[in-house]
Amino acid sequence: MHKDTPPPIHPGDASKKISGEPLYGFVPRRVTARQVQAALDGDVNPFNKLPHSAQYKKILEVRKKLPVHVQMAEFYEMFIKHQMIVIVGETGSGKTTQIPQFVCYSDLPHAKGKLVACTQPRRVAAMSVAKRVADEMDVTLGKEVGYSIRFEDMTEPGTTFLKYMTDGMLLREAMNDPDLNRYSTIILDEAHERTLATDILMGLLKHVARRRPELRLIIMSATLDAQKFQRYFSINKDSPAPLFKVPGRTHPVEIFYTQEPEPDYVEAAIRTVLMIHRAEDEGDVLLFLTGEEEIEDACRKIKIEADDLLNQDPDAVGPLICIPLYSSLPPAQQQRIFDPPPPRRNPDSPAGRKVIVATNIAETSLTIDGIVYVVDPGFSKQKVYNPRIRVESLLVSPISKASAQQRAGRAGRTKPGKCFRLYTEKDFMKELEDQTHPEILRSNLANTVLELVKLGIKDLVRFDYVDAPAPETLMRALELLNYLAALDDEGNLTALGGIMAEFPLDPQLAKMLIVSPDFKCSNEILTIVSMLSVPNVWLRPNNQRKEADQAKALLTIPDGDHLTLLNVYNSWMQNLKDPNWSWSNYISQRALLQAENVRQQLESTMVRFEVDLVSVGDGPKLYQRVREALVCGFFMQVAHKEEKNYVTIKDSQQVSLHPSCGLDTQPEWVLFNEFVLTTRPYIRTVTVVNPEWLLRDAANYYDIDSWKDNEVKRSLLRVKNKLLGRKGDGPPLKKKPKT
DNA sequence: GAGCACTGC
Repeated sequence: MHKDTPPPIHPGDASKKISGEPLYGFVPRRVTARQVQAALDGDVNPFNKLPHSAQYKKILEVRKKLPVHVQMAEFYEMFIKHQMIVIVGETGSGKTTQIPQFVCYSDLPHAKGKLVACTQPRRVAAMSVAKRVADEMDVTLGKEVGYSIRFEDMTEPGTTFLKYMTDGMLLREAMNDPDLNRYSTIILDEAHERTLATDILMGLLKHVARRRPELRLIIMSATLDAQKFQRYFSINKDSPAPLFKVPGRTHPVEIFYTQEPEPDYVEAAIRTVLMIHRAEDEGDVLLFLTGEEEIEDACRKIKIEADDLLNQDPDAVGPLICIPLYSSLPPAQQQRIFDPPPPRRNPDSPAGRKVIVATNIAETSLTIDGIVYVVDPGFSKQKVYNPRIRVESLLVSPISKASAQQRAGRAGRTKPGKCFRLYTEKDFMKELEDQTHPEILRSNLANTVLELVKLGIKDLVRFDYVDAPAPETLMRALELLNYLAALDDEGNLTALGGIMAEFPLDPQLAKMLIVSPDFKCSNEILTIVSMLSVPNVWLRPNNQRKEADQAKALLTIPDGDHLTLLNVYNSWMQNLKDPNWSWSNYISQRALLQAENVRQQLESTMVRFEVDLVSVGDGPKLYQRVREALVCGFFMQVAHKEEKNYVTIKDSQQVSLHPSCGLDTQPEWVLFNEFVLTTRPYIRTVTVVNPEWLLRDAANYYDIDSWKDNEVKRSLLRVKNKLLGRKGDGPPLKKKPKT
């Protein structure tokens, strides 16, 4: 289609606000660095024809000092010649802000109704980078430059030509436009993070690029795995995709290792922080630990020891504050990391020091300036997936070399720093993996497989993954989707599956939401699904556990935790006038507001696919229909009481009710939302179900005659026979016409 | 009788 060179831009076809066309002579994809430099230095903004502001010129001077700016000519030479490019650049190179702008000057998307997209793994990054780039380009955010993230579309169709967005958002768009025809160039940023969405997009875009020769693809990454991407995006085996390298702009960080392995990394970490405090020059400390409990504990201990030091010898050390940082902290408390260190006690005594004790959140999501010392024990909590028992769990595991490098880099943002690694150099070299395993190898892929099928991928096992997941993981996902009737026995998407994929939900939740109108309770299921999609709503402050548990008991519905969640949301809604309601009930206001947001989004998707929003009756009858609807999504997550404990059906896993469970008895059959493996295997968010519903609403799965003989099978057979007896000689179990 | 690494739709 675009075999011929498109016509250059000529004056006269644009606005008459100011005479002269800044992009005169620009030929799409033939644009040179000299032309762009001239346009940048011009007085008129080529994209909105307004005069450049004073602020623009000021920012332009700063931009020109970025490492990537010097390489503009090199970039255009490569961009003209190659369809796919890999860019590596460390922090501070300016690649995220500048490369998309370079591309715009070459693509001229505004002149042909196209867009340039740049993806980010995180929402805040998409927003803040878009804001910065809008300023740099001297345009209003949401007009020429915008962003698109869940719950917020800051773009204007027809006007926006540079769009920052989350990778998940672009993947969503691909589901309805598999060739992503709106985009002239797609830039995947932070590709080294290997999020699920980025990985799927890479596989997808590699093939879209074959179908659309005029599409340009840029993969941007931190240094370590560039070669992997170059090989993956090679045109043929012998010519890897070209590499464009941008130097970073950070300060050197000196690395120290321990001589011997540390048996207790938390203790060693605390000791190291105090050693820094006593012996090192002024500068803040960042300590990486694995989770909330560990962090709070370490903060307490560091504080006690530092106060001791100060009391013993007030002239030898300065005052110290210790600030915890993890994602479940309320935003106001997270802000404390930007507080200044405590002041000197008097002009001659040592400077104060700020110590931040953080999870991995400080490795990627949050950057803190002023850190000079990093303490890295070498561990983080990582998700692992066991396809055999279909369980995702969190395990404290050694980090990768790439992660260790990233952590060390946090010490060199404002001046030269030091990083203390609490492991030996030999262990770093020999024991640590190069890269953290990509998410696709560590996750339950039910959702991803449904997305891929919706994207038209026929053969999931042979899809061109950057790293292919274990076949068993794919099989488990296909099996689940087949039982949910999202896929037929040949693996084709069903009509139901097509709608399920449109909901930003796990397949089980999507399924039960879509069938819930049959049970006249979609309003209630919608609320429950929303509550299950947000973080835990229950607050339990350490010093008020008893009060919190009492408040929870008042909101508890004994038939099931799902009903309790429904009750919490409805009670909150009924008490909106009372601003203290959530607080006095030990409920997280933040989580409820999120649930409300999710609920609105899901409701609009329901409207789009004509899933009725109904609510009939109230009291026990309504609650029973809600529990029946739950079965339609979660019939595979059912446990049977045997002697003292529960056993999951089919997998025969021994499980216990989680202590947070609100059931007042131990019913024979329960359905659970999740299986968690902590100190013991637990099932969490649990509701009583009637075994007859299992046989009726999930007959395909409860094909019990073929099951191996055990207590679960015998119990279900008794239920089945009783049902048959009751129904006489009519058709035994009428399956509801739903799927 | 116990948690919740971190994202994203």
